[in-house]
Amino acid sequence: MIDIAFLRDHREELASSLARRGRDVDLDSLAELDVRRREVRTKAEEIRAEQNNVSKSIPQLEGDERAAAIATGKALGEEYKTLLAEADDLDSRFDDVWVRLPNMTDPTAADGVDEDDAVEISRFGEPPEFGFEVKDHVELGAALGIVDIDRATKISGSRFGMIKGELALLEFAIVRWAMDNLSGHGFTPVIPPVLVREQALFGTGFFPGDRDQVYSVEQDDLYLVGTSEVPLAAMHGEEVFSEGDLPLRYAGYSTCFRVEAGTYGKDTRGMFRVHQFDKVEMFSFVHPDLSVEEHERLLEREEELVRQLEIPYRVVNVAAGDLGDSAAKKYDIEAWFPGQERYREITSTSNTTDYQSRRLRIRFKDEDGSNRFVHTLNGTAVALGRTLIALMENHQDGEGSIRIPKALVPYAGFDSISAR
RNA sequence: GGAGAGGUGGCCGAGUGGCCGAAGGCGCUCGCCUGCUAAGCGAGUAGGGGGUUUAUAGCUCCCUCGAGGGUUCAAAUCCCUCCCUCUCCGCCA
Repeated sequence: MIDIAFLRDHREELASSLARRGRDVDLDSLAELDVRRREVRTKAEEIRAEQNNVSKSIPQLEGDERAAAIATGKALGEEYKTLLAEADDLDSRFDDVWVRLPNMTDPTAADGVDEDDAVEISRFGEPPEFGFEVKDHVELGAALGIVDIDRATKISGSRFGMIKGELALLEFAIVRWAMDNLSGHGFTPVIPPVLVREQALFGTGFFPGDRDQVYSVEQDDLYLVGTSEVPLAAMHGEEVFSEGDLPLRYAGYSTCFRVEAGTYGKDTRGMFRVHQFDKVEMFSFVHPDLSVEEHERLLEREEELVRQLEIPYRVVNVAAGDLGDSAAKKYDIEAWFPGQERYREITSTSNTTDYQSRRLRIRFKDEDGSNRFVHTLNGTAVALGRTLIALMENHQDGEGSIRIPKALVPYAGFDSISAR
């Protein structure tokens, strides 16, 4: 949710922000509705004030005067109720639109509307030259007995994978390695709940817009999160920090559940796009003046991790129209996937400015003593499914074995995965 | 799954129809006092929305005692619905 001041005082800025995202919103009639709702509410409040005055005088009155005052109060009460209902109705009509508007777009976000418009800003490493026929993770995994797509499909349907043996151990190694790295940089490790209330999803901006991407557990009115960003952000809902508490940085580990509606026929092979995967996610709460800097810092953390995995990648500045609703700006890291012969997203970091904090009411008291919304940011440290795939495919040898990057060897306890 | 208790300001906690946005305490802020610290004394200290204002400050109005609705001239207080939290028993990794 964005600051309503943009509609009232900076409408041009809001209009161009929406235009850059390819969103068409009738701001003039929205502004008109905003004026009208305030007029009606002001009127209602005036009547209410009058009624309050009458009510206050009643205990001192007697006889006819008292009876007359009661009658006046009653009439004012009726009038107030009518006006209030009208004001509430106008409010909810306004809010329905307002809550769905995406965050203000950062001026430095790339132009364009879709994935292809992302602008590459840096590159690390080169796609490896293999002197043999490259296998993708499905073939490698099946041959080594460490990925079983068929049996996962048997028990759960399409878009599920099963990670076994040394690859499962490698996942735990990566999680621990990432957590060690991040705690060294001031991130507090967290294992949050993955089932959350509706409010947490609304507050982080996934609801109402992306409702169809979220699994729900009807029995208890809970929802399975698609990322630990949701519990990490929402855990400080309604809180007011003192300035010295900031920044707050967390590294959340969780399983992530995604419906992947509307992706039929896309990335159907293997476990590149699945309904369930594990992820270590960074999340920061910062002073509004420092979020741009923090965003760069999260990107640095992501890059360092991918570099240590010895995987070639590039960083892109995501196009305005391809940002999620809550992000003002987003960087994706795209790793080289030899099996697909192209760069694909493995991490993503967003500056969501005050979009989530306004919805979740997460504030801090600044030096003047006034409460202000913090800025929130998130970034993938490691998304296990895709990271494992990238690792397998980039570090394969001609024999079908997989080399473990140096940084992980102490955590994994082995330096390659080979056929027995 | 069964039974019970409860949601009031940053925290604790009083408050069963008007003088209550709310006693008292703690915490915090400022000042005084004091070799230092502590103690003591005094004052201040909830949030949101609207109006006024270039904007702040100030002034002013409205709302908020979990949420929504109802009764009443008037609700923290009475009634209804919902949400949330806690305790005990059962079951359970």
